[in-house]
Amino acid sequence: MPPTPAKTAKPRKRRPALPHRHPRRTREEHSQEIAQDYVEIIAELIASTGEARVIDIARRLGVTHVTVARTIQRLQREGLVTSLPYRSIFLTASGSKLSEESRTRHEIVVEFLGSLGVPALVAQSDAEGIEHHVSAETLRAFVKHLRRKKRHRK
Amino acid sequence: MPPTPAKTAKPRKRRPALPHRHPRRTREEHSQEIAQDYVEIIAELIASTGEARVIDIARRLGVTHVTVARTIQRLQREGLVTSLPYRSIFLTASGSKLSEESRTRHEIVVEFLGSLGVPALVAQSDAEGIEHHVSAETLRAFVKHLRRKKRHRK
DNA sequence: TTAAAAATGTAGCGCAGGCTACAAATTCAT
DNA sequence: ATGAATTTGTAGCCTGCGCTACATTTTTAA
Repeated sequence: MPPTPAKTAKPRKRRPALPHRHPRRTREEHSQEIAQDYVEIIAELIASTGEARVIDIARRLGVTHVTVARTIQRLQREGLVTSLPYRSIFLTASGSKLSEESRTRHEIVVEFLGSLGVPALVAQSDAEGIEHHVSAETLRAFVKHLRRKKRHRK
Repeated sequence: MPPTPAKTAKPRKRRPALPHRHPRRTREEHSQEIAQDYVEIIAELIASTGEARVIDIARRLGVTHVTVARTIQRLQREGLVTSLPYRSIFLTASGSKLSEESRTRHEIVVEFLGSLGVPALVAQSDAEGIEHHVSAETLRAFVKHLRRKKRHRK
């Protein structure tokens, strides 16, 4: 016999749906976060070592070079980077733009957390996750808070 | 002939690896975030309507019931919820615990953003993303900031 | 110059989270 | 009580991000 359901939950009674409280981040948003991480790292690598190699990105992210290679292919599809076989990776104009925006946001978040007394290492680490979820409004609020702080300190 | 690589990037010169700056959140962390969202929503639904149905969760998240059903299966595997065919969903002890922790963290983040002057709706929405990336340290800093604010207001 | 080492590429697998389409069960209203 | 509406389940597809294993290319060092 098919497993008799009941036994635990009472039969249902429909209730009116509640309003959406979660305008959930979609799968695309998630890959967008990853894209931002990549272009940020690529920009950093170019600035600090002169070039962005797959292996270096992989080491930064703690993933294998295979994962990086495939993601780079995607970013190339999306017009954020260019790459040629066995050569280093470059940012396109839009990739560069994105990397700068991300970097700025990242720095603001780090500085903001620091201003709250969060230890530098923690601030750095938390910012990695938080920066992708800070709206323009909230970012403005962070900046305002930082300015307030600085004014007081003078 | 195979596409001649060069032409853009100069041949490489190895550089010493930089320190990991990104202790990247892994795939597991991502599904953990989703798990938290689910148990939070399930707790809310039970509290407000008396039961948590797949369809209601789906509406909240803006995904199809199929996605929810499959995720519920995973959460069941992980011991966070129980469910029987065609019945509503329940939290296990550990699911309940997780939901309360998430709820608390969520509320702190919302209140904190509010205290910075972020409009309620934006605070609510940003908190959804941010809450999963706030370490215990940073959360404490938020609480401290809130207490400071409240003291001043008196 | 040539062999070893390092980096990159490619094939192929697993899992999670999306989906549509369709079947089955449950609830609701007549 | 029975038929329609709603909800749930299942099959099967896609994509993204992990991985290992192995082939190829490039760099480095003897």
